Amino acid sequence: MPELPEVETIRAGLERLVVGKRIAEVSVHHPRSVRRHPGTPADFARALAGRTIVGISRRGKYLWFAFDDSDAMLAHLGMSGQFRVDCAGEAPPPNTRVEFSFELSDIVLRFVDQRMFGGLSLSAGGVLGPPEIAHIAPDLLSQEVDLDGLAAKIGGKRSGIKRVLLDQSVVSGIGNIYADETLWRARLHYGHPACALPAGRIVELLEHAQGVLREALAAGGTSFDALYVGVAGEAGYFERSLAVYGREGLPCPRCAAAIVREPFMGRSSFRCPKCQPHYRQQCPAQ
DNA sequence: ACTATATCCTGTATGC
DNA sequence: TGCATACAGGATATAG
Repeated sequence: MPELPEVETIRAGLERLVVGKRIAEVSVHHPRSVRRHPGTPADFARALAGRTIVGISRRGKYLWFAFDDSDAMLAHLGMSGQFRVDCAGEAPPPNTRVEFSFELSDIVLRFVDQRMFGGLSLSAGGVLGPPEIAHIAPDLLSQEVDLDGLAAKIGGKRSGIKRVLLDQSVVSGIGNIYADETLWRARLHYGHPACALPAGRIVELLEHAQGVLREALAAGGTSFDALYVGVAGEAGYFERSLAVYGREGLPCPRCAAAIVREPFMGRSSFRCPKCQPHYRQQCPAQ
């Protein structure tokens, strides 16, 4: 579920609340949430106890908690994962899967995940960037992103442009919501072959993506329901700024045509049939 | 290399 | 009210 703006909102919240704390105890309430940890749930709990958190980093939709040695705890929220920072006495939210208590502190950190597609693991030697996510490309808000180089890479792909935007090994952080919003801003159909787009058009598309991600981040992300909230349980309010996502049958903010929903890649794509018509361009023959 | 599909899960909304 | 079905913001493995 959570895409870059939501994950970054959570990262900033965690940085404010848990950096400098030393983990006292870890309780794993559901083994599935630590299935990617190389060891049993009990190993995970033992390995994390006593670690001091010195920073929270993010690449795309992945987070890692940097410890004061060379290790880190890698986290992915999947479709429904949340981190909540609560007072120790507060009742845990439903679907709390893992809990952390801290030394000399009244707060607890909770990993909550209804669908359990997300998970936590200890990344040995991962403090500067876990090797487990070496295949994840830089995201569009990171310093290291190079739009021209990225556009060239995208322009070499024969897939539909939305498929490429969602490929985390090409560019990370974009999911279904922000892919649809980006394509609407760029007036592109989701199936338009990437290699049929001129380089300048791809750079424009990436700039639109940066704009959507920045605006959504400034709004604290998109909360359709209680499945995405910040670390204190607060909702983001970018939903009111969405042009197409989740707006089937409603008027396009630009031309008033009714937004359509179509199945694509086993999920839904939303587009304006007038602003984002079917493409005719084909990729050059190889 | 690209594409389509299935899979991992739970909860909610919808229609009959 | 009960039941069946569809759908949900993601990532990965596999088969073709």
